[in-house]
Amino acid sequence: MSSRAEDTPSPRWGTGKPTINDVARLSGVSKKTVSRVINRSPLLNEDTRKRVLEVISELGYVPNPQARALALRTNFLIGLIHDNPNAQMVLNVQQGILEALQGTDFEMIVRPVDRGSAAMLDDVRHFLQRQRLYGVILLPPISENDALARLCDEAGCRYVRMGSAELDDADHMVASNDREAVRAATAYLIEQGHRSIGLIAGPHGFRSATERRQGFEDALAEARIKLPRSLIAEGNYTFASGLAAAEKLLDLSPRPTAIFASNDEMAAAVVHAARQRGVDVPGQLSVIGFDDTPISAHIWPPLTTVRWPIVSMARSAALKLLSGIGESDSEVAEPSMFLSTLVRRASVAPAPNP
Amino acid sequence: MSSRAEDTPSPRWGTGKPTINDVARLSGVSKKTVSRVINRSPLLNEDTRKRVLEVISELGYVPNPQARALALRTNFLIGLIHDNPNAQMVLNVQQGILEALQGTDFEMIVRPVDRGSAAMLDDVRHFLQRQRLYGVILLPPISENDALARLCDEAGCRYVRMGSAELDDADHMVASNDREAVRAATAYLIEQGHRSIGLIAGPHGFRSATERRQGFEDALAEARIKLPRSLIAEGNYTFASGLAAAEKLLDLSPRPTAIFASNDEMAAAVVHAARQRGVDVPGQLSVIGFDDTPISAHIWPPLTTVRWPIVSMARSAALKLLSGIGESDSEVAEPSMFLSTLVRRASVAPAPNP
DNA sequence: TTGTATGCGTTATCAT
DNA sequence: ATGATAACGCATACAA
Repeated sequence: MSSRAEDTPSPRWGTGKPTINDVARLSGVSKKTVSRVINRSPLLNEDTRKRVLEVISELGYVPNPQARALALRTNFLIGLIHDNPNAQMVLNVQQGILEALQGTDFEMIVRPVDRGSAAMLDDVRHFLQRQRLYGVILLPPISENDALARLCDEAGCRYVRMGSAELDDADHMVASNDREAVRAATAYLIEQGHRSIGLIAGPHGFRSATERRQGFEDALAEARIKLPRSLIAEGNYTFASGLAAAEKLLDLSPRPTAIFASNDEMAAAVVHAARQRGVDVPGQLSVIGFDDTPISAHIWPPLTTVRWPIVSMARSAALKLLSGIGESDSEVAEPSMFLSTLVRRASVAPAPNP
Repeated sequence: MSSRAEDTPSPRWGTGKPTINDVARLSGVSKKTVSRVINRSPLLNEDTRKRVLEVISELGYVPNPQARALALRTNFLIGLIHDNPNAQMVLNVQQGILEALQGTDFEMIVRPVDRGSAAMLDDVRHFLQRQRLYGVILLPPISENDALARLCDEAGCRYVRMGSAELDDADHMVASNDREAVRAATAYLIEQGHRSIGLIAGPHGFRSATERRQGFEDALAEARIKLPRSLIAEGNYTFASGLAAAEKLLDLSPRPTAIFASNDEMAAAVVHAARQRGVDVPGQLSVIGFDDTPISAHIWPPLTTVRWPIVSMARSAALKLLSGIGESDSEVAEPSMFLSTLVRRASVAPAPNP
């Protein structure tokens, strides 16, 4: 069937799109001048620029990204490197990045990695060196890996890390202040009269987990409430682990009257476990989560939770990467810190009278 | 600070990675021969091939994708084009695609589009023409747009459409048989003694919606059960729309004893609405959803639902795109149809005695 | 089976 | 302010 020459796949695109040569010829200037127009060179005669621009739009010319990438030794791609946090978060981040890339020549390329794999760093190194990405955005928890950030730098690749606390200098970081947000959430429980409050912490080694835990402890310390170790259970941000942790806490006697779970999925598990054993939420147990993922509003009762502005953070991260590209006016520095807020729904009630 | 020349951004990658020239020189052959080795040309002396391969691994040489893209007029990128279905689904698809791309030179590039936007087709056309993608995978519901598929073809871009029914010929499609799966799910409700079963249909114009509705009707017809129009409500696959539809059905008198919702999110809304008005699930109301998203297992009661093998489908779609690339042995045609299965959990019980 | 010369579309150098 | 010419790294036609 196939009559392909020798050994290579047949190209499927050959058909003529106008190139920079066509533009140059038709506008009577050199390629380089056209190139200057494209790249917004400041040293250009206004007349020539206008003339070239006219020809460009007339021809519908668009510069070829492949050729640019070859010549510039940099692709017009922004990479998203992440290791499997929850789906909603990854998608929100993608949305934010794409909002920032809207209208630019950049595209987004997604790269999941396997934290834990020994080859992870090498994989990423090769990925960066081969694809010549313009820059990458690192999602938590992998963004907390300092070796990875160093690697990006060494590979000559810009990077911005997203996280739950200041992980890097302002140019390389976008963060939410989880600690303060959780402190406020816990203070809200205390306001409602709760004194025995359980914590489902995130997995060991996660910055977000320690930040949220510290915020929790801050609030209790402020109110001079003792925190016995038994009121702390650890999960790994999954529903299943939340279920196990919740059961441990609900088995306590006296039972805590409130539980803060370090993310929504584990908070949903708390509600699930409570219902299974007939403990009314929020009548007998108040619950607060973290993330404000859709699930939090969809379960019963709707979950009080901490909303962090993940889409804005991602957009800002991408803009940080691109800063220095566009029109150099309107270059306002992108913010690095984002505040999370408490979303009050139905899963919290005043503490029951003993 | 910066001493950049004239008008262009400074390249950040310049540092010497070995090129095909280095390999050629060191192994004493021509560039073309090295190229042949890279592209697995069949007509090659085994000795030369081995020698070249040695030099390649010695140098750690990796071909530059940008240069290849320019020469071949095709990028080594697989695009994922989608318009905002639910997060879990998009992420599952990404996972499947990436599994297929594992170990190849291909990367995945994600492109959300705005169905409904008048400029959508033009946007995609420009995207394809500029990026010179090797191929794209179209996600439902945008995959149902025939004009889009035609456009891909015209742009010279391979494509595979994912969907709920046969949308295209086998080379360009990967589908699940939603109709049969829903028929079976509904039959299960009928087996449990239910005779008054409500349907929350998907949005008008979605192939998945009509397929699922037809499956529902098939089962009722088989059992010779009449389906009054009042037992059909329409949603748009969102929780909110499911809530509205559920309220309409639960207001009916007599109330249906079971509801099939065309996706999990709407099914979760049914459970939510039922709880709000004190209707016990599954005691007084059985519920079945579709998708087997995580939410279905996490709410209370855990949802009986239809699981479709979305990850496998996406993997298969990507492999279809790549077929003809790798070692030409082991070229088994990728399947085009995937069967969905019923996952029985706690949201279904025998119909209550009237 | 292998090599030579040339093209892919853009940017960089160094002139003028 | 602009242009001629050489990269960029690989693939292809054609020759040997």
